[in-house]
Amino acid sequence: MGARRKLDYDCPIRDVLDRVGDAWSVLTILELSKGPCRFNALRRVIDGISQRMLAVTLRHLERDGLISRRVLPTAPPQVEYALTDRGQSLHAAIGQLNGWAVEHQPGIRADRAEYDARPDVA
Amino acid sequence: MGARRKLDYDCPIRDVLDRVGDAWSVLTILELSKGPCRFNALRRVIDGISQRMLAVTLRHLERDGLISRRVLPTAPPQVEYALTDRGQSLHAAIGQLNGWAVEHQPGIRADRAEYDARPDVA
DNA sequence: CCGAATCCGGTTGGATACTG
DNA sequence: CAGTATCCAACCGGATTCGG
Repeated sequence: MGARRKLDYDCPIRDVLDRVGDAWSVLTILELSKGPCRFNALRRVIDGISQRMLAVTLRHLERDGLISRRVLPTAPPQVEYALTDRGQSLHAAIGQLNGWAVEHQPGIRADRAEYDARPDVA
Repeated sequence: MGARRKLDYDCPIRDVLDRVGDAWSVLTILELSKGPCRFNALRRVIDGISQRMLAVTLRHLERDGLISRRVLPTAPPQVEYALTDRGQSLHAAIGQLNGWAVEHQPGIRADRAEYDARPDVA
C-alpha cells in the first residue's frame, strides 16, 4: 500500500494531525482567525494555494466543524467563510505550536546545518 | 508540480509542520517521551510503521536535534534513541494539541457524521 | 464568483531482500 | 540488531476545463 495509511485509528491525535498536518489547513485557519473571508479573497491572500486545494481544504475544515460556510444571496453569489468556536480553539492550540516553532527555529536550523555537514552521512 | 510543495518558506510553522505533520514523527516522540528506547523496540511498539519509515523518521528527528542517537558498544550493536531537551519541549507543545484533540474529538466525529449525512453533498 | 470534474506528473511510503 | 537499496503502487496536488 502506498502513501499515507489513512488507518482510522481512534487515536485522537491522528484525527488532528490529518488536519493540522496539512499546511494549507493551518494557513487557512490562521487567515480566517483575522476575520471572515470570501473564497477568492482567501485564494489571493494565501498565496501559492490552487483553487482546487482551497476548495478541498475548506470542505475538510467545514466537515470538521472548524469553519462555517455562508452563501450570500447576492447577484454574483458570494460565499463567506468564518472560524467557528471550535476553529477558534484550534487556532489557539496551533498558536502554542507556532510559538514553539518561532522560539526553536534558529536552533533547529543550526542543528540541521551541523548534521548535514557531518562526513558520516554523505 | 506534484505532492507537497516543500517550498522553503522561512515561515517557522512550516518547519514545525514538516515534522509534526508527519504522524510517525509524533508517535515516535510520544513513545520516546516515556524514556529512551532501541530501534526494534520502537518498531514493535509503534505498530504499523515499516522499518524504512522508522529509520527515515528517526534520522529526521535527529537532524532537527529533537532526539539523540547513542550506539552501545555491545556484541550485537544496539542503538538507543532518546528525546533531547528540545524534543521534550516539542513533546510538551504537542501535548497541548493532543489535549485539544482529545477534548474535541467527539464533537468533530459528530459533525463529520452530520456533514456526511447531508443530502447536498452526495 | 464559487466550485466540481478530469487529467496526469511527482512524491510518498510499504514490501522485500541485502549488508555490517 | 540496526539499518540501506531497490521496486512499485497509491495518493496528492497543480493545471485546465466546465457547471451553477
